[in-house]
Amino acid sequence: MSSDIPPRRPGRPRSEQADEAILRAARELILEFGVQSFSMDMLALRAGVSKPTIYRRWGTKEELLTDAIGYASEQTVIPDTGDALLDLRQLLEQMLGSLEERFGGKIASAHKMIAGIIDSQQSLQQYEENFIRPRRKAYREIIQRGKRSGQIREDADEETLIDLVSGSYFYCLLFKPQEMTSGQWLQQVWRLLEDGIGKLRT
Amino acid sequence: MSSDIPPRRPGRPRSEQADEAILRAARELILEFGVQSFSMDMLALRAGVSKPTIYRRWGTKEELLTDAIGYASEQTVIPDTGDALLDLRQLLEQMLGSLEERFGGKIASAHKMIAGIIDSQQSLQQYEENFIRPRRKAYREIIQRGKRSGQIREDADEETLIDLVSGSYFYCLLFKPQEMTSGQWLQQVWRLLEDGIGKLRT
Amino acid sequence: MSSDIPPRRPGRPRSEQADEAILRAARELILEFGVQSFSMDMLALRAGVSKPTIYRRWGTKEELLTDAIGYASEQTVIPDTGDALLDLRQLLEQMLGSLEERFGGKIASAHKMIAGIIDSQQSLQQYEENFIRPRRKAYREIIQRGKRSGQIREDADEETLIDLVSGSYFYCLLFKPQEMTSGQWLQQVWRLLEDGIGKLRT
Amino acid sequence: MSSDIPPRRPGRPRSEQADEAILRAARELILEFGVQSFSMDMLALRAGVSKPTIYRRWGTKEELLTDAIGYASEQTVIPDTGDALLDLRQLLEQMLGSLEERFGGKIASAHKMIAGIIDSQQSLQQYEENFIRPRRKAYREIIQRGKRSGQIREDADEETLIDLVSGSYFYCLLFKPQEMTSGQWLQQVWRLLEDGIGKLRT
DNA sequence: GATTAATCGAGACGGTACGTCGCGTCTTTCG
DNA sequence: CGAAAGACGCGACGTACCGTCTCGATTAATC
Repeated sequence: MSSDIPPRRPGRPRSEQADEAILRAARELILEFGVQSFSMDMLALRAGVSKPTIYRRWGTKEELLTDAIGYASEQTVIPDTGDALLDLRQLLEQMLGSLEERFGGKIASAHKMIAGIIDSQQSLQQYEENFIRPRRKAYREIIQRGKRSGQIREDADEETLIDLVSGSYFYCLLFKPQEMTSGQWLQQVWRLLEDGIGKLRT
Repeated sequence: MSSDIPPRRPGRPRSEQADEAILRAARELILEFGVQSFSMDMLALRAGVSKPTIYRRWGTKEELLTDAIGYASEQTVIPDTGDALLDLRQLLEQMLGSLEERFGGKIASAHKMIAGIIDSQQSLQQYEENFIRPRRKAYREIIQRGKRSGQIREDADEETLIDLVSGSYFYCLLFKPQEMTSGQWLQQVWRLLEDGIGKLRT
Repeated sequence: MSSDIPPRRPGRPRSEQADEAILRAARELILEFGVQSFSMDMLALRAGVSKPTIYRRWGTKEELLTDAIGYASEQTVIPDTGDALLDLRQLLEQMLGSLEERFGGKIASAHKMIAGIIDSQQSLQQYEENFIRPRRKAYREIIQRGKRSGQIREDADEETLIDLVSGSYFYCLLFKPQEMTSGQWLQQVWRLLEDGIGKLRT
Repeated sequence: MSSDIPPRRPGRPRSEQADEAILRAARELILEFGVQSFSMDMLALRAGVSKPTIYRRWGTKEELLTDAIGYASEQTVIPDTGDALLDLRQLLEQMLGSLEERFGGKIASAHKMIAGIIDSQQSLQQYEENFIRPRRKAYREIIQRGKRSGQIREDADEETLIDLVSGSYFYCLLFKPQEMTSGQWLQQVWRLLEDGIGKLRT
């Protein structure tokens, strides 16, 4: 019931059609020509929009790309099947699927984007807020459910666990992308994490 | 008498000072401004060298960056203290040290380096061959010793374990660099990996 | 009861404050930045008025400039001291004074004004009608009085004489403004004109 | 024999073809579309030259226009017929002819250019140096010859005389361009100047 | 010792993209 | 209806970068 969302600035409101047209065109161009060949002039042409209209919304090509490829408006659906492992798998598949959808199946070319994001402290921070943080929140919830259901030890450190899973996710995305899609990756990671590496285990 | 010395082309030989000056300047610029803002004109200026002199040596900005960042000549020393955890820690410290040495001690700007590596497919591949692969070999050896000494379960999958450790290493380097130096990070990762997350454990 | 008041269109009447604010701001901006750098956006900002409010009154930047610079309401007082030279001097001082009054006393920036006038064909024409023409009429009267009083030869061509005086007036205003204020300028012009340049004269 | 002209800066020298192509294209475009519609992009296209190549030579559209229309490289040929009046006429015809040639006969559109020049103090100064000053030098020489030949009084002030002629030249160019071409203008100016306006003359 | 061939610095060049500004119009909401 | 606010299409501006090129000046190895 808290309706403090629409302060309604004076003046002509920004066209939502423009927003959509720009983002749609941006994604098309990225898929067609790649991130490196992506140009704002071409984008304006394709979106049927003037350059100032783009720059009113995004201050920089970089910011636009981050939004277009990313992850900003991506709504995270936290799966809840009752099985923590299954939930985790579905969450990761969601992320992979999103990547594939955006990049037209060529996950291998994701690294260009990632590099662009990492390079600027600002982009990195924005990425952290818009993508990383909600994912970690989702992870955390799944882990907590896993603890309650007994699949995960009560005293396992959640943050460290998330670091391990997310980290290896990105790492494998970069260095062995072809193994990511098969689903084997998560299987093995989970098994190792579940059992632990300690000898006493058996 | 097969002389390894190249056929010695006629004409003025290339200045070796130029090579060094270019690479040094390139590394400085990457650290100062990031890969995305890196420009060949600025490089020429900083290195006190003309652009053709650069392009005579590297055909492309990308090739140059690959070499400048490149870990081609990096040698890996595999620690052997008898304690797998300690070995692992030392190996990771070696990696951090290499970063620091190469780029002047500021781990906080590690993301610029990583971005530089990721940015070019070529660079990424070379990095994989010259840096990642030997490190993984070192990891593998440490893990195997750990298995023999009883610190690590025999049936823990080595590659997956390496993925987890290396992955979270880079991940944390990017998103929580301040926690990396303290050493806490490895401690917690190790503990979680050792115990596993499975409930049955206790 | 035929009321001269206009039909009183329905709706909110136009703000007269706006008219004044716009014209005043326009003159300020012309003096500060020159005609070429004059922009409608800056004008709206400076006048505290929205752009449509300006365009409701003037259809075009050019029309507005014409009005802002415009000497529409200028009234000419023809001096009559009995001495044609003195009259002429007073008329010229009147013109200088008008410039000063309208644009804040800085004759040095007269060239900005003149540029403004010349810039638009429309403005130039209006200036010609409202300012130049009455001044020429005044000149003509003074000259004719000069002829009657014997200061000026009967057969000197009036229009050519006016061209010479007015022309060099503007010319010197542009290229040697500092000599204008001293009064020397008119003195020398008059002397030369009086004596003529022909050798036979002496 | 003083050959201190060619300091020969290092680096690739600027292409003289480019200089010519740019100026030629600029004049074409001005004649075809007018000064207002003149654009640097179109110029680059027409001249077969890149924009930076233009901006290396002229810092601003304004400067380029000043050079293209003007007057910079205009070599002043000082006529010498033995008759000062004739010389003067020829000099002025030279100036008018140059205008006509550059503007394709439409002298009336010269005022746009002049306004542009006048507006910026810098342009005005450049114009003064490159166009005004050499013309005044030419005037001065003609006047001095006229004095020697007896056509002009010895004690007539040269600068004032030049002010009068040049001033009325520009004035008539602006306010009665159609009367300029006929040649009547100079005739009348000269007669008035020769005889003077003083009554004692007869 | 002269010639030759590759190098060097400096910097101009074509092409292409960037991000900004200006004009005149359009679209809101508030008086 | 007018006004303030501001977004919009169009198009130009001046700058940065890349990789190539053209100069004159070095600098060895070869003749």
